[in-house]
Amino acid sequence: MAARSDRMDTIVNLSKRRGFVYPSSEIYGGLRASWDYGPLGVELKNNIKRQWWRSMVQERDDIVGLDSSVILAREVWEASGHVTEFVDPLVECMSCHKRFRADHLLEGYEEKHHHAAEHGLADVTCPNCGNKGTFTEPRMFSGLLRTHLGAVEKDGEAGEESGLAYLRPETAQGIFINYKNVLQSSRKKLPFGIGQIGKSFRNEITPGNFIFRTREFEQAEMEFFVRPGTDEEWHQTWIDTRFGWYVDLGIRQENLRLFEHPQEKLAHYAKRTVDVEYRFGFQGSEWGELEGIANRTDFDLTTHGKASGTDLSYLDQESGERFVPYVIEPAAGIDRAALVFMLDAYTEDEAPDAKGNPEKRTVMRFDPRIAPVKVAVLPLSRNADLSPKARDLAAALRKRWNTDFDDASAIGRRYRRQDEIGTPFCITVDFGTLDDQAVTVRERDSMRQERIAIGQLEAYLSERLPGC
RNA sequence: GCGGACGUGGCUCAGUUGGUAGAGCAUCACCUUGCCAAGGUGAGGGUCGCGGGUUCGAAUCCCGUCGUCCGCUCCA
Repeated sequence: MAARSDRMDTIVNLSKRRGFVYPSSEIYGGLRASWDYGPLGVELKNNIKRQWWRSMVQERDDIVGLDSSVILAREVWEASGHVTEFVDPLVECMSCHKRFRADHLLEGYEEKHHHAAEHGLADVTCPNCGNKGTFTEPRMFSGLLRTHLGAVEKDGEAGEESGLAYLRPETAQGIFINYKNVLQSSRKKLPFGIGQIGKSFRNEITPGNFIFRTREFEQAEMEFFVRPGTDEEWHQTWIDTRFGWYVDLGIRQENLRLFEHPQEKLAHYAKRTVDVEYRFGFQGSEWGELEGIANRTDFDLTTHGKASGTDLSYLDQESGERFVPYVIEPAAGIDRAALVFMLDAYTEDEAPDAKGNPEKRTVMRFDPRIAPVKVAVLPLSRNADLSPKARDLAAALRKRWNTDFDDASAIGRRYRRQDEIGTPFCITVDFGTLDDQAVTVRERDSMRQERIAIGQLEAYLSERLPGC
């Protein structure tokens, strides 16, 4: 069996070689499941975030933005249920060394014997090796990353945890606790939403699969507040909207699907959750989650209302009704999106060269809005004063688009370099340019070439780079 | 965290029974009037993941550790 899919390997490789994503802390031997975005990666990621913000916040009258703290009051996580629900009791079979969740084992016993295990885990046989009662004591494994605030760190001493703080495991809570602030200052009426992009942290037991699951990751979340009773309809609307967003940005529809979470596996806050999944091609499970769209009901506002003593209900002026809004949450993983855009953009062309020999080229067919570099300016030769002219042109284009300049080695190779990072347009400054003030524009996908006057260039590109 | 496989220049790898490193590609410079990569000449670049041990001597043997990949968990 192939370890990782070829496509994934190629992307990991390309990522490092061309500067999309590097293993983090590499000179110190690396840090597990940590990755750093390089010069092209940060452009890619910023483009994804910009597109998300545009469609989810900027272009909508009913959604506003927010940027809340990573570290919030500890009570937030106690109220949200993360301190208690984000914890798994793990045990290990001392005989075969397999690890299990203690609560799953006990549930399994109860299901089988129709009564609870009298002596707890001592009654349970190992699902793997069949030995009975060979489990270690359960160890609580919290998914929350902890840190300490203040000058003195006194962890471990009884009762001394005043400085204990958690890094947020989701950005959503920052929205809920600001719900009232935003409602008052923005003068929005239901239904309306609050969007936010930012880092979250989870102490995953098993991170991996490149940037698919990491302990530090970036989320783009939007909490959409609606009147109870309209929540199911809005939920469906957002499922369709979010699915369409990926398709619009060029992700092939056959690589996307929706996945309905089974009722019994829903998160502690959700009434219904539907995932947008992508065909990552992981071993074991071909499809993986890209974005989750959850109906969180009034769970969060209700619990925060109770715990904080602040009334988070909403007064509908027209009907005079007061109620706690329901929340629909599309929560996207930006790093996963970056991976998806790279995987889906990857293509190989095999075209015959001038002599009829087949030759391969790697082309990242990014949507221009996603492509890290929009334009590359390539003087045909370093001699004959083409480079200064080309440099000037690149400098002018840079004011509007991320623009590369490259005058090293053969022109064909430079086209390939740009294809490999998905640059939509290459502009060649040639000998004729000095006389006719025109350049050759070559389009990535069609490889079609057009002669364009420099004066017309910006208009020409604007038309072909919409939304960039 | 546990079990299995692995860890040599930026990338892909070679390195024979332990004698202190090599290739291709990539990179850089110069040459090439050149439009779809891999012409010419030259150059730079390796703590052989890290630490310890055995040995006169280790990339090569032993231990530990870190990291990667595959399985068990999780869900953006």
